[in-house]
Amino acid sequence: MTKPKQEPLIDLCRQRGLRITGQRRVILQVLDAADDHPNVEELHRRVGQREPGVNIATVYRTMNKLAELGLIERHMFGDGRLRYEPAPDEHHDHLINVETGEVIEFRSDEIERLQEEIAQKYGFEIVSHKLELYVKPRKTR
Amino acid sequence: MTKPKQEPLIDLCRQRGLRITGQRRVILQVLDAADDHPNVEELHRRVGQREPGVNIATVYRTMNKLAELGLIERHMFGDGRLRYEPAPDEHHDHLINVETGEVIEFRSDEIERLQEEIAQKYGFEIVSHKLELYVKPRKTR
DNA sequence: GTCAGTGCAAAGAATTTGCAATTAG
DNA sequence: CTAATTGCAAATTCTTTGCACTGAC
Repeated sequence: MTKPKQEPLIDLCRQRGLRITGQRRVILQVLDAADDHPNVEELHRRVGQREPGVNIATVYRTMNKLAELGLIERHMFGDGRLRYEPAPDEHHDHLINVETGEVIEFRSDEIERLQEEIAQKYGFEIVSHKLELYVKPRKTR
Repeated sequence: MTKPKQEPLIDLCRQRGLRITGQRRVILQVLDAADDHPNVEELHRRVGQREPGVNIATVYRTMNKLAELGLIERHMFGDGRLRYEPAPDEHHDHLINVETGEVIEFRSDEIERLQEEIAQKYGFEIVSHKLELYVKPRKTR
């Protein structure tokens, strides 16, 4: 959805000096191909389709490493499991359909601005933020 | 902070037909007295000060029951543990100081309105939402 | 060659659950 | 009386870790 073409993760990893192993290559491909917000179990499943035998601990470790480097973003939506998405060029927020679990990305410059204002009012600066709208389809009568 | 006097939880529980046991009474007192967002371990600690011997499983079960009934709200801030606050009369959002862990409540009608607008634009209605600003003290100068 | 990365199984951390005993209503 | 609640320990679920081995650079 909000997914402009950008440099593949594998190149970013090389730049940062990570070793490109077979397992890692597949994990990065899966991440690049994802346009949703999979959790580790789902990632592991997708990796397994391309290359069986990759241990889930490796997926966990890779995600942690990528998150440390800021190459992916971690989320915790309603279900209590970590989910990931390749770091977007521009920040966006999430709208979660509670009936289907579907996640839609959106962005509101106006809300971004108001957030800054609020933080400032309290004497802080924003490190990061998270706005999640849990929604259901509108009954159009 | 944003904590207008309201009906004690114990009365709300009676109205909903929950049995008031000794353990539950203490837990509810602790919740009523809290003006922060404690996790279960912290609640259990506070309960233990008033009445030793209450099992932490009881605290978990009670919090789940209260949340089901909408008498308290669950949050998951940065640290991956569930936290609770008595359900406020009016919705508010949170500003979390990442350096101290302190949580400040705030409300912006304008942001609320923009959220509605966005949900509507996508054809949804909001079930609930969560806005969290992770902040740090502003370096003045 | 060296050290980051991996698999595996075991450990952790947070939360839930089965069950027998207790107790509020 | 009896169905809800509790304590306790065991089970679940998700994630991390120790360690010996492998392989990228």
